[in-house]
Amino acid sequence: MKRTHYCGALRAADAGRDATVMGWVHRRRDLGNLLFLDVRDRAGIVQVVFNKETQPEAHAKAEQARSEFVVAVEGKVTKREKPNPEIATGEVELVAAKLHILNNAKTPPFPIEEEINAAEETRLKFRYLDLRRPKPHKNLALRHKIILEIRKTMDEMGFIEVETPMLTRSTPEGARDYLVPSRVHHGNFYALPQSPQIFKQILMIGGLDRYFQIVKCFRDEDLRADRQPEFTQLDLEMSFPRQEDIFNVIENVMVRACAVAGIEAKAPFPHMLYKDAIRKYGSDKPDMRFGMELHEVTDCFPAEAKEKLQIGGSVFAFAAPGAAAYSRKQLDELTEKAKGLGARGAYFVKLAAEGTTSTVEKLIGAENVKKLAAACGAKTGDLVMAVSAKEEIKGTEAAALIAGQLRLQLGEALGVIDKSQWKFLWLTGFPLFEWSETDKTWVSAQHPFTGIVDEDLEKLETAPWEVRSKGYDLVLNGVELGSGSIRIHRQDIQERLFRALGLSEEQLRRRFGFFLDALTYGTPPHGGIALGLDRVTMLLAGEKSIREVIAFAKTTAAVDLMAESPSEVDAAQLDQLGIGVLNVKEVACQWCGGAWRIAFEKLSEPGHGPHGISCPSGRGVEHFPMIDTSGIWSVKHRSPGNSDWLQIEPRRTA
RNA sequence: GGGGACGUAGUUCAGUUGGUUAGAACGCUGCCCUGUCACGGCAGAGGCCGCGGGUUCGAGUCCCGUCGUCCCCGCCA
Repeated sequence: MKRTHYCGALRAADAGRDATVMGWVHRRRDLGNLLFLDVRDRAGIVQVVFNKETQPEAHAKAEQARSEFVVAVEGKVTKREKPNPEIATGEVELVAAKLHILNNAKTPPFPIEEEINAAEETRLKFRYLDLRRPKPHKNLALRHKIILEIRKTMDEMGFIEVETPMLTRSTPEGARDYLVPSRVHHGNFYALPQSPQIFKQILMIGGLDRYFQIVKCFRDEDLRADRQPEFTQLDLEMSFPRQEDIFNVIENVMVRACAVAGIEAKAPFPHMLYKDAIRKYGSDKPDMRFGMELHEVTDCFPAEAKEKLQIGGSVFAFAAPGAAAYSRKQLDELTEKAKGLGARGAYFVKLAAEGTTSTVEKLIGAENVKKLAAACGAKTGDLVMAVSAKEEIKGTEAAALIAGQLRLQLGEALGVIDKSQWKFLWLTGFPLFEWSETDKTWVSAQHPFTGIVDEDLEKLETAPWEVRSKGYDLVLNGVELGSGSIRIHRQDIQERLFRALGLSEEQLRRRFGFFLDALTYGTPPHGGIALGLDRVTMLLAGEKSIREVIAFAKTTAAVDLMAESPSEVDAAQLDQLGIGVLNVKEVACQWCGGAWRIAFEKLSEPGHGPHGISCPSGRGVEHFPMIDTSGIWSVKHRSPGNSDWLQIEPRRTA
């Protein structure tokens, strides 16, 4: 039996032909002696009619068919007397001669329909059923077309796709690595690549001149709607480039990728300096589809007002068009939101038709209220929202960043974002370093191979915060699509940078020795960029989450609900790798409140644990981590003169 | 790690100030039906109210904890 047509492909022109279609039973309408099956495949749905009088055998089988049964139908394509304009095959139907039930199916947990409102949890668990819907098909097909077009475009521009290792070495900076234990070298680990960064630079040293790769990258960080632990990049690198050469390549790629999705994008894309993006939009990925630009209004707040309001840094404001009618409750919600984002406070000016009012008029005076509104270009009917920061953190515009998030939220709520726009933007002029509060040191703002603006080189050791990088980001509609840079190609400068980052000679040799060596053998100037293709596809598909354009996505807890990964593995597998799993538990002491992080090798060994630790409360008690037969964790105490064990309930600690 | 929302039938949801036997729609099962196309009609099955404690004479409802999903902050060179 050979399939002759896709269900969804039958048209009036096929009328009179014999056809064999194969697919899933989408719906059954049983009228007694007349029975209809809608049969569905990738291409669409066709109605099949079974008549008990003319084809009793086929009809009898069709009575057995249920939703999602897999069937083959042999029959004649027939023009309908009453066409159904709702479906593409509506002018015809297949008059069944024979029905083969190829497979049964359990009743699906949710209907396989165009519009679904099943919980995402259920959809992910039964992804194979979710994938039968037209929308996921469409998204995956679009993804395929985009990637195909990108490969074509890159090839036409002389780029060569080269594969780089998935089992590579851990690089200490950046995101957490996914580690893969080595069976041959116990205690040693490969890391899955966060990006092929060093390899692609080495390909340039290898004279490849123009490299690209559509490649999976892995980062073990918390997930978001636009972040998965494994994601796909268009990674590229070129030798002897000017910045605009790389921009041209990406603009070419993006214009053609957009065209595939039926979207017209115009190159060249506009440029913006990082510091302008922060000050005007409060973001390093500004959404240019709407205005509501930020303005610094710090000088509208006199010293005494600042003191009273406990404003430690700058104040940024923007005008929300048509929001003057916002209620007290809505303003309170906005204030709470601002505080939740780390603001000291939020202040409002309402430009209502009947007059201008402000929540801070008494504190800053009518003149300053006017000045504030004017600075934002507010018109009658607008609401001006100003946000202050608690304190100014070195070199950052904390208030601007908070205002930027509120700008986005209000812009969305007020419906002023033109969703038909496709606003690409190049961001340049990034600082090379940023201050890490956690590490109390300067760290690379991008990655440590990012080129340094030539005239800033001398400040590398003296004024690192002033050094600008040769990095750039591509932003579309407020989403960061990718980032790249002209790289450092001189070994001496690369080494100076590593030192400025605080790496010792020994660390440097151990981690990057091979790369520094490679740099000494005639490295051409080179640079590149990587684009997140999941995000590109998400935007071009009009989706709000990259999970919608990834066939098998993970939840925010990095779990694959269908495959049930991650999972435990057999002890034998661990043995081969020389790995044991420690059960680590944190328990608190009721005397000192201290949190003890305790590792047991096996949960099944009651009473097994490290030796007692004396309690820092000075009460002379000792902590004994214990585990009982039912696997309950506790810390037990023994104090002098008290032979009884005191059990402490485990509790969560900060 | 922190904040927020949600968790009740296979699915999507409702469930009053805590009060008898927890409802609806769709789906599912059986029967009837020859032009339906979200077919229709009749009958029926289906519930650890996420899980564990607590308060109470009594908990889907209140409290505490926990697990899961989603969104955000941190994090993501």
